[in-house]
Amino acid sequence: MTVSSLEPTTLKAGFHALSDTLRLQILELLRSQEYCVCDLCNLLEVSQSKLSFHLKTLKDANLIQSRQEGRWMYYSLNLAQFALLEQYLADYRRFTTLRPATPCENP
Amino acid sequence: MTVSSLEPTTLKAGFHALSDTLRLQILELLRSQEYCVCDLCNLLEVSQSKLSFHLKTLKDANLIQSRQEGRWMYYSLNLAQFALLEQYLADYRRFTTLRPATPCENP
DNA sequence: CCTACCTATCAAGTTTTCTTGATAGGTTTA
DNA sequence: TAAACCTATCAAGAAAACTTGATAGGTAGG
Repeated sequence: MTVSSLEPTTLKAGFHALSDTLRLQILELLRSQEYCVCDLCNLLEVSQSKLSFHLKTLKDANLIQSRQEGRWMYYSLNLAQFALLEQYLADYRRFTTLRPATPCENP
Repeated sequence: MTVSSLEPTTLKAGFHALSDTLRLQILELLRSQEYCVCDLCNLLEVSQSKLSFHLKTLKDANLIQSRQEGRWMYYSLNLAQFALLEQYLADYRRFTTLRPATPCENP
C-alpha cells in the first residue's frame, strides 16, 4: 500500500485514534511488549469496558492487532500502519512548495 | 524541540487536527501555496464561519500559521510541526521491541 | 466619516465521541 | 456440567466537537 493510495478515511481513522491520551498510553505500553486486556486494565487503572472501547478504536484504525490465546486476548502494535501515517506526514515535508499567496481577487 | 519533549497535549491536539476530512483538504490546498480565508471558502465551498472554526483548530495545533495583510488573513503550513509528529511516529518504528506477552498472572 | 469588505467570535442547536454499569459469549477449571 | 474467568458489546447518559446564523472588530475605499 502506497501513501498516494491512502483513503482519507484511513487517515481520519488513524489520526483520530492517535488523538486521545489514554490511547496514546496504551500504545506506549505496547511498545515494550504484547499485553492482554486485564494487564492493561491494571497498568492503566481503567475499567475493562472503557479499555475495550479504546482498543477497538485502535484496532479499527489498524494501529494494533489482536491474538487470542485461551480466554486471553493479546494486543500488539501494527507498525506497518504507523509507517503509513508517518509517510503521509513525511510527504508534506518532501513535496510541499511554500509559495506566497497569489493576491486574492476580491475587491 | 525534540520528540522526547513532546507533551501528550501537543500530540493529542496535532493528531486531532489531522482527523477531519475538511481539515485534511485545507492542508492539501496549502501544500501548493498560501491562501486567504475567502479563497479557501470558494475552493472548498464551505461557509466562512465553518472555515474559521477549522482554521483555528489547525492553528491551535500549530500545523498552520497566519499572516495578516490589509484585511486579508493568509494561512500557510507550518512544516516544522508536521516534522514533529512525523518523528513521533517514526520513533515507533525505530524504538519498538515486539516482544510476545509474558503470560498473564491471572488464575 | 461612512460604507463595504474580510475575518473571528459567539450562542444555540446538532452530531459525534466517550463513559458507565450491566449483560452475554466463549474458554478453562473443578 | 457447573462455576469462574476474560473480554466484547449494548443501552443510556455525559461530554466534547461540530454546524449554523448572527454579530462585532478591524481595514480599505469613496
